[in-house]
Amino acid sequence: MAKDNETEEKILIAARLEFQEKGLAGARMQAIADRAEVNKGLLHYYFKNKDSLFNAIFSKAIRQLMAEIFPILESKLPDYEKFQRLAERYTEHISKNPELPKFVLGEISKNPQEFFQRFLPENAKGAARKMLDNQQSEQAGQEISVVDKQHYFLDLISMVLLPYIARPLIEFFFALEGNEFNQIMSERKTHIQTVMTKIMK
Amino acid sequence: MAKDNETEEKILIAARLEFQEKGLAGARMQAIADRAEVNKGLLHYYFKNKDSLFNAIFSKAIRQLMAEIFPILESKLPDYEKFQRLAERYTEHISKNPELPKFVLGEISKNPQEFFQRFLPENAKGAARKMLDNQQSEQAGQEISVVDKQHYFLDLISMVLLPYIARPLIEFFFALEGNEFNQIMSERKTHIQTVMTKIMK
DNA sequence: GTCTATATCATGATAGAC
DNA sequence: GTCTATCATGATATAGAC
Repeated sequence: MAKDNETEEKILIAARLEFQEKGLAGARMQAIADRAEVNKGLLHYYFKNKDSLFNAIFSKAIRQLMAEIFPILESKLPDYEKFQRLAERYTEHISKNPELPKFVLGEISKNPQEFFQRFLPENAKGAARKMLDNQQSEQAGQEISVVDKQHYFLDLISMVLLPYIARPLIEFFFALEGNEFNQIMSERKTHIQTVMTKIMK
Repeated sequence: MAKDNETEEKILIAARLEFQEKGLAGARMQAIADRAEVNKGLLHYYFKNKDSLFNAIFSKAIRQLMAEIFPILESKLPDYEKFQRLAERYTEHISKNPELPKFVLGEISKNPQEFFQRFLPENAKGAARKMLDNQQSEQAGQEISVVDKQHYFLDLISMVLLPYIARPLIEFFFALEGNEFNQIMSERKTHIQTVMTKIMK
């Protein structure tokens, strides 16, 4: 029936909010039902149990978090361009999904090995290292060493992700109100690109 | 008796490990007792309940995370020196307490306002902003604007903290084994200082 | 598909013997 | 101070009426 998708969709949206806020262990099925404005029993009609509902949410989230990085890393762009593109695209992507990094990193660290084998293909292991390797040494003038590139990559994702992970604390210690946090974040795309340029000099 | 402190100490250590790994909601009193190798009933002899045990752990953690930042921000050093000092001291501090940022930030984001009023004095609000304000404009040559300083401060704590928060994911995608993560982190103090110099140019 | 009632289970907490 | 046994609660999960 028509109601099918509608109800399931409401549940998925509510579950995402609840899991993002409280984590798997802290989330309550009753709270999800309340947010979705459906009966608690319905959750079990659409999803086998809490775990499978969580999986539906989490697997999508982890894919979203990775999906923007890998195509750029895999591309044949020169290193400098890669990092500029990453800065641009990833800041945009995260600003539209600001809860993603906190959620995914928080849950992964509670049980890393389980999450890796449940949500990531075995061949994903070491993928970033391979992509940062100096495969195209025919490239122009100054090469960047692999070790340096590792650090630059860490610098980049750090500057993009951490403010969202530490958002409440930043808002508190900077006494940010209303939309101020988002304003600062909107400046960050340009800022981080500038920084990356300076760093790689 | 002599056993007092010893047992309580074992419980505190075990509780810290369990809470850091699983968070407040995910931690189990039985697991804490097992780690401490004491009977579960003893937890309630030394601490009223799970919440008060958590408070003992968390309040210390949040103080540790802040204690290194504020003395430096409050000092009368020129801006450039402040950031260099922060890079040096904070990387060292975090490398000795690598679980701290993940734990504190993770728990705070589950219920920000509650944590702030329970663990931070009201006058702490906006403290960082005040300290970054251009109070000593008598200072040498080039001033840094307050807005820029906010970004530099975010850059700095991002580069220091995020690798530890994302550690499992980084180890996975870079296929790091054994001590490799710590080796990379040991290079970071110098790296971040270099980066901050370039950025503030 | 939706709802109510209830079974089952896990876990935090307590009481009391030693 | 330490241990065992037990309780009480709250949350997930199921059965079955509508």
